[in-house]
Amino acid sequence: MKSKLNSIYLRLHTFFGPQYWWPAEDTFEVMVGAILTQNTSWSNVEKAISNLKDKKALSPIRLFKMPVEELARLIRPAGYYNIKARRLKNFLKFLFASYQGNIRKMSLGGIRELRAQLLSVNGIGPETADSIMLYALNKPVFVVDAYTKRILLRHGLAKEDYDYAQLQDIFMRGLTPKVKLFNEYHALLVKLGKEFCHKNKPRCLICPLRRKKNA
DNA sequence: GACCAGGCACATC
DNA sequence: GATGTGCATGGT
Repeated sequence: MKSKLNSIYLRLHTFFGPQYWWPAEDTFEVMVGAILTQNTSWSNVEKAISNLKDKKALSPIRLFKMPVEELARLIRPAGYYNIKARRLKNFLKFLFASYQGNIRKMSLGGIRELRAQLLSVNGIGPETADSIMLYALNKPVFVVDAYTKRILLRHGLAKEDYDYAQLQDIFMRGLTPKVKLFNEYHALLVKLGKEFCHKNKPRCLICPLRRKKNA
């Protein structure tokens, strides 16, 4: 398993080159983006982030103080804007309650503790929590997303019924836990998915092969 | 116009 | 505990 994971990584890295994720200017922007991108294309998230920047609102204290209705209006292009505005507010309440809004203070925490805290916030699930852990807080936690699962299935490394934790374990057990490696690996899987996945259509090179009924 | 995107919570059985 | 559903915009 280990050598297979490593060889996939090397081939992706050779083909696409380093991705240098997360696409954001600072740590807080990563956190906001992680929530906004839930089941949403990144191009839509960029518009929402851009709105927040135009309003000079992209800081913990600004978003913490902003009325939820105004926040929802600004992030509208990201879709699910009402629920995401509440989710951002939930996260900010946690950030101020536990760390006085200080992200650096937050980043001093241990992996297990931080992950549990993030998961306790309503609106932050495993992928969002792990994206924040890895890309904002620089903790060696592997991020699993829809593309990751498709690619593992296609290569026979996972089964259809595997849940998030099982998929994550494949990487956490099979790779040396380095932040830079986990960072690039997940980014490369997403890059591969974006470029070559065609949603179960016959020409798709990513989705698991489907057995033909009469073959 | 249908289908999808870097999920998650909640209702219902 | 599994399965279904709401949330919503913008691109293909």
